[in-house]
Amino acid sequence: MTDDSAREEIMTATYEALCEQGYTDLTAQAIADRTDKSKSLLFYHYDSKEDLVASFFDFLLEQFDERVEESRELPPVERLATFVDWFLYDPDDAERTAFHTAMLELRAQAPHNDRFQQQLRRSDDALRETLEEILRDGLEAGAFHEHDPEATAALLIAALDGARVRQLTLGRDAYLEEVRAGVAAEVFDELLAEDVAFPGGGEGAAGLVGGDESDDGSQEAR
Amino acid sequence: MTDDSAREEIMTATYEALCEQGYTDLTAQAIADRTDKSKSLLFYHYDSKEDLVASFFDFLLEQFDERVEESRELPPVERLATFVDWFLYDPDDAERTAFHTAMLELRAQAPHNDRFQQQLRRSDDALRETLEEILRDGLEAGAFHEHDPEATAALLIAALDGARVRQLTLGRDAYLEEVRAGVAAEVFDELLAEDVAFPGGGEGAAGLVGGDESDDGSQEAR
Amino acid sequence: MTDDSAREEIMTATYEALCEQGYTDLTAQAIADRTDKSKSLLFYHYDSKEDLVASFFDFLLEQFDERVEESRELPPVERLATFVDWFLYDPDDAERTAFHTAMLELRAQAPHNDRFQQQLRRSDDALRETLEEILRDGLEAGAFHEHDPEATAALLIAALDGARVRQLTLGRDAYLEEVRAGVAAEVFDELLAEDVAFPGGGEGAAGLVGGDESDDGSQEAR
Amino acid sequence: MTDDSAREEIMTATYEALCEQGYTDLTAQAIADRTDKSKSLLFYHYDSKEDLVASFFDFLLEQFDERVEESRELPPVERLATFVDWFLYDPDDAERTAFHTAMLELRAQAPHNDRFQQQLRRSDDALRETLEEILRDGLEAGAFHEHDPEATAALLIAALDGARVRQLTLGRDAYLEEVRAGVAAEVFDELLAEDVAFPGGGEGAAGLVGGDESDDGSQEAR
DNA sequence: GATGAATGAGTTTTCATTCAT
DNA sequence: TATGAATGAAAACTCATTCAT
Repeated sequence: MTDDSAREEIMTATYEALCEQGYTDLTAQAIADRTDKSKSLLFYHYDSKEDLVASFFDFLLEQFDERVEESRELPPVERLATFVDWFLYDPDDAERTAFHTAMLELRAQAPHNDRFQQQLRRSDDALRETLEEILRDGLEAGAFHEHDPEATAALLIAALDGARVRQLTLGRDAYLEEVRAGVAAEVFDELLAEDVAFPGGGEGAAGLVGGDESDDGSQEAR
Repeated sequence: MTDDSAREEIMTATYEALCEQGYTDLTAQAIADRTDKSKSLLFYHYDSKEDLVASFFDFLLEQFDERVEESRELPPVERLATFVDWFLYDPDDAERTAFHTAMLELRAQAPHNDRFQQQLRRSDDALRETLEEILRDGLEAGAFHEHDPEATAALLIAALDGARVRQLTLGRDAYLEEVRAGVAAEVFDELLAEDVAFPGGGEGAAGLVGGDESDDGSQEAR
Repeated sequence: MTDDSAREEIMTATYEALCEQGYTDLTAQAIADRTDKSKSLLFYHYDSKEDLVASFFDFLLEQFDERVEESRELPPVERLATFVDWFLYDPDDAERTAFHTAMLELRAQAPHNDRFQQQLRRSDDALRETLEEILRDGLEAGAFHEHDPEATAALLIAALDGARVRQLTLGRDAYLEEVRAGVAAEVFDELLAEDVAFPGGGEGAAGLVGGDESDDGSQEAR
Repeated sequence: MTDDSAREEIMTATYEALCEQGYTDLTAQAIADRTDKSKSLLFYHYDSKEDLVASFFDFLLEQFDERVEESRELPPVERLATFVDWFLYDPDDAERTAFHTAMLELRAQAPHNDRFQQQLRRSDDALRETLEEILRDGLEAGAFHEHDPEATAALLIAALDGARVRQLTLGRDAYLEEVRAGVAAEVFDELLAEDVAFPGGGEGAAGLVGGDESDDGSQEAR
């Protein structure tokens, strides 16, 4: 077995362990148990557990960045819709839920872990640049009304991330749905030029204001 | 020492330990060290560390809820501004930063800890109800335009929480500032009836759309 | 059980483990096994294994220093004889052999362990000062011929220590015996004033020179 | 690479590792790191680490024995002086210090390692025989006064070894210097026939007795 | 000959928890 | 109430050794 396939196996096992048990219970043994290798091998491939976890964080962020990049060839409006979908994932999709849960755990360590914070910042840079690029491309293409891409990007990311965080921590789908509706309405009302349609979202005048959308029926919110 | 004062001392020590070292390094010893009592006493007052931490989480959430309640007697618009301020805290305020960091750590455990999730939901209920009440009161008072309070509350909370989470994890103040500006603009444009002023926020037509506000000069965003 | 008796038990167990297995195999487990306590208790009483071993070294050196001091009230010549006997111990005395073996092991670590070296130096200071005091007292009392106490002390200690080291490492008693004879002769010939007798040693004109003493019959030397 | 050159490379690497890190930290990896070969190769050439170290001890002792032999063609008095110099090495000579430090470490294992003790005895035999031969040759040549070569050899070796051991463990050069002076004086007074000069040492009436030599100015002794 | 990958047994250390006092 | 002493279980990490290639 090559070094690479072993490392890949370890990364996958770390992913599984993290999703199943959480960061606090992420032990070398828990990782090795999800491998057909021994615990000592982890330390053959990585200098320390800290090193392994940092590598895993890189591995996660790379996947994240790839996703963000993937849509590059789409036209701005579709690309924006894809971007939103990536954040407002389907909570019944176990795999994505697992991914975002693992991410949240590692992100929550960042205030106590400089290396993690550095890694997160690199990823945040890419994320913001991508969204700003989408917005600027849309402006140029005449699909969007005039606006400040930087401010819009920050606000949009905050709302999307907040919805996801609340869904993950509360187990309440309502945030995903209401933010999706709100963002769609917002985009529809404010961002899109009159003759442009936004795929996947609602079309009513929802948003921070506007009361005509129906209730969402989320499992247990409220 | 009475049972109550001992428990209070332990809660405070837990708070300090959690802020200084993070959840992962939160040991019984670390808590006892911030007390003038012994480690064994922790287990006299609490059945287990898990029990202690759950109690602490209640303690934290109570403080949170109190804050949310505090503004009850203000008129809706001021109350909304206070609400927003609570979320978009001053990142130079070490005490609040510590509070929110500790909270984030515990929230990130929720996907693996049902008890935590239950506690969080109770708190989320109170939070949403409060905001919806503010919005409904404002509607009644004629201070706000027509809108759906539930949807607006969810969207607003998501954006505010997202900004805070990103500030905490990235150490980037920009999110706080841009979301504050965006929310203020949104509220100004969409929510407030024409003759009502919103305290503390900007008044430009910022938000998801509208490009005329000046740059915010955040230290390192972008 | 008081802290002190536990610590004493640990020191004794360390002594036994060191004698039986040597420094290289001195593990926390090996120490705990010679105790009726658990391995974890070692780390309750000492910060680390290194700390424990350094404490043990202090413990050993204290015993050594006590021995050196013990003879304080004897007259110089008897005191010198006692001093020599302490070094040139009876190799059939298992307890003393164990003590010196343990000491040698720890001493051999000193070139790689500053703390050990510091401790050794303190002990060496005491040793030399004691011997010099004996020699000076003897000079004053007129029991010894004129000589340089410092030089004599260094030479004597080197010879005695060397004999002991070779006995321990080679298992050859001959060194102890021949150095005893040599030192006795030397002292007799050179150090003692004419009318003073030296207890315990030979009286012939042995030493670096002088061939009339009988063979010593050591088991296998030569 | 031939078997022999590989083994030689390993021996050299072991030497370096032992000098730099000490016996306790002498790992197969540490040895391999000082080689341009892999760790596994060590076990191709040696059955076990124990076997390797024993071989290394042979290797060391051979060097030692060679040194002792080297002087064979010199006349007795010069040969004795060379012998003394070999023991009372220059403590600023890093290479020799390293050699003697490594030796001391291995010697200190001997009480717990029969194989080591056997090896040491063989070397001790050679050493004593050599010194006795020197002394007998000197007697025959009329350079030395009458004395017992065996007793003198044992005494001299003990003093020289003791000085070296104390220098190595205490880092105190004084022992080397004072023993050198003492031995020189002793030899001058007692061993050398009247018309023979001893090279390299002092000529005063130093030794166990005789107070007229000047102080040695060692860095930190006393 | 030579090595990278792999591992089992063991090492030091940590920590929640218990208990006699 | 309060604690010092004690511990079992498990953590991260090490290391001599093996083996397929």
